[in-house]
Amino acid sequence: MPLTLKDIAEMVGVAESTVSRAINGKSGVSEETRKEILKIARDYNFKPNKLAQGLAKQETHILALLLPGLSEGNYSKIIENIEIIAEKAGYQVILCNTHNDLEKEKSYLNLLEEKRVDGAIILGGEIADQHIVNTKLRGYDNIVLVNRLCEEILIPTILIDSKYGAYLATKHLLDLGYENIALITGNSDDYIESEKLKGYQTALNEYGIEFNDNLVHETNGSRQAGYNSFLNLVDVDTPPDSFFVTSDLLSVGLVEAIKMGGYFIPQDYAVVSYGDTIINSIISPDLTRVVEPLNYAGEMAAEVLINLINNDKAEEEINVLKPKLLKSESTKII
Amino acid sequence: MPLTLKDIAEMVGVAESTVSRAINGKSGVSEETRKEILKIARDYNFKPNKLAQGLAKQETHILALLLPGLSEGNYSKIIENIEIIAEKAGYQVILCNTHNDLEKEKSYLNLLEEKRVDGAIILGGEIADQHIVNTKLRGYDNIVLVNRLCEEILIPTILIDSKYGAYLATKHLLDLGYENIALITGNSDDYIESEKLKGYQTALNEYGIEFNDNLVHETNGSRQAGYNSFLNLVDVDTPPDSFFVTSDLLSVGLVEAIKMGGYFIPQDYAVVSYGDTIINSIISPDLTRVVEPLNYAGEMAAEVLINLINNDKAEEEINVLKPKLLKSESTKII
DNA sequence: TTGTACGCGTTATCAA
DNA sequence: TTGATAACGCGTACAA
Repeated sequence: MPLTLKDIAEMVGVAESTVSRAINGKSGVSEETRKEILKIARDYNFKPNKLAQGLAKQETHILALLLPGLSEGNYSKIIENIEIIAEKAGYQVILCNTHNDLEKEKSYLNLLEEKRVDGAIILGGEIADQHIVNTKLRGYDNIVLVNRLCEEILIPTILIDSKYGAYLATKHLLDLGYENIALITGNSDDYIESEKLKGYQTALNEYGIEFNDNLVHETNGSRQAGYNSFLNLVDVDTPPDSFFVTSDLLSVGLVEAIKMGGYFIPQDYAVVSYGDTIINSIISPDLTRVVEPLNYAGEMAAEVLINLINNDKAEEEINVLKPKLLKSESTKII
Repeated sequence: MPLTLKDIAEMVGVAESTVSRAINGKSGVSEETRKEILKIARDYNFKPNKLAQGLAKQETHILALLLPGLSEGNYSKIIENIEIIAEKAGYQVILCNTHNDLEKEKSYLNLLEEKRVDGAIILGGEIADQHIVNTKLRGYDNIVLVNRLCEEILIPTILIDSKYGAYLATKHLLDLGYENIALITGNSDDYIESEKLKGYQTALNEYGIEFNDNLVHETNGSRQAGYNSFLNLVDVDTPPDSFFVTSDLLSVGLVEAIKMGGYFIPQDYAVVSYGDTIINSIISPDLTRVVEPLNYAGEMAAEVLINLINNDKAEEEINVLKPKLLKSESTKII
């Protein structure tokens, strides 16, 4: 139904190749015929078939974006920026929700081998990575990892240094003079969460304050867990004077519990949260928190991948991005 | 580098067409040769080139998903479910973030004409739709609209009836005996918001309660606006006894203001919110709210589109999905 | 400047 | 059951 190069060629009375050259702005066509061709192309709304183009040029200009899920994670900023950069460079992004299922991840990686996409960005997810290694070993190495580490082989990677983020948060509280800083974290099996614990410890060490296991509360990350944490933590020998909470939902619960107990933030307890989600921003008082350069991470991922595709040379670098501390009311000394 | 049908054909010593038949499980191949071919295909990890397949079969098995943005809207559930259904049916989903830019939307629709995608789902966005009409008129009619209305031409559409949702909320309050129900909405230029106002009025009408303009507060939808609304609304001649709030952020602010004033929910004021976001679920007390069938809307969109593609017949239906009322603590009579 | 001819990898038709 | 051959729509090297 739609027009093809051939159709236009017939209408103008030239060869297909001439039409192709004219439309692609390549040299070797007289201004006259070019004009004529472009006019017809425009009039009839000609659109080159990308499939055929891809087949001929051996490229699809499509990227695969593998991620464990949309709702749960706070990936929207990363995704959005990947898409922006990709679009600017003329690439489309295919959404590949793995639901944290390794088999799905494997099957999505097939998109690479089926030549359906030019490259893939893998966002988070489990650590198992044999299939990634295999894919790459078979010669499909336009792969970039974000917030995920491949241990067996060197793959361009973008990491956000959550250990450093936790360090910043803890240091901030220490600088303000707090000494009994409670840590409320999510599941310690989670790599990211365990990194945050390390950052917390590093800061304590630096200030010569002994690590107190009783001040660390590992939870399932829910709001209720945050609430309960407060009740449990204030009931120990050395009650905390401040809190570092590693996620927004936990903070909601904690703040609620503190208020419910009749205490004030930061007068009675200082609180530092983690993450730049909408949730953190609606808690009252406005929380001091660690914010991650998610936008930048997304941009970078897309740029690195597109570079990889175009230069065909693997710049096997691990890029570590640093979070920042956003100081606000919950740690302000009044 | 990767294997092609031709390669396998040479290795086995048969024609390409035979290999193709064998691999696609089509009849016309002896069990013997089929086995041989499949073995080699597996051993060498053969993956058919989807580009070539698409070119030959005139289909890409890719859908375009146009949306105004990821972070802002509450679209993740819809998106996630579109992807799930699409994947099950063997389709991939391309993410097309229009950033509410009509030009971008237009250019993304080109994906259809470039034969790069088999169909498109358009999620929300502005109402201007001339380009959609044009695209469809040119014969590319595998288009489905979600939460967006095209007035000039009939296109398969999935709508969530927010007017009905608002009606439910208001009716619930009326049933509980409240008579001075304040309405806090977002911008009335927004189609959805204006629909909610209508639903509110319909319920009042039904219960013979006169519409009082002073009880309606139009805002910019921010948390601060929700907070201010309370301060303004309690200061009128006939102060409200309850609130219907059309968005989560507004509810956060409102609830905050109510508590700050020393009042209790629902003892002093009943509150009904709108939406099933994480935000609504972390407000304390747990809010009675209108929840929309977002998951279902996503599934339906994908199903309708894939049907459209396969049957090539436009089932020109407008599907209207009804929200439900989730009753909770903020309207409980204690 | 223009046209011819072939390749990209697959599917499908028609003979053999 | 097989194989040759022509599409699918475009890019490109080479020749004219």
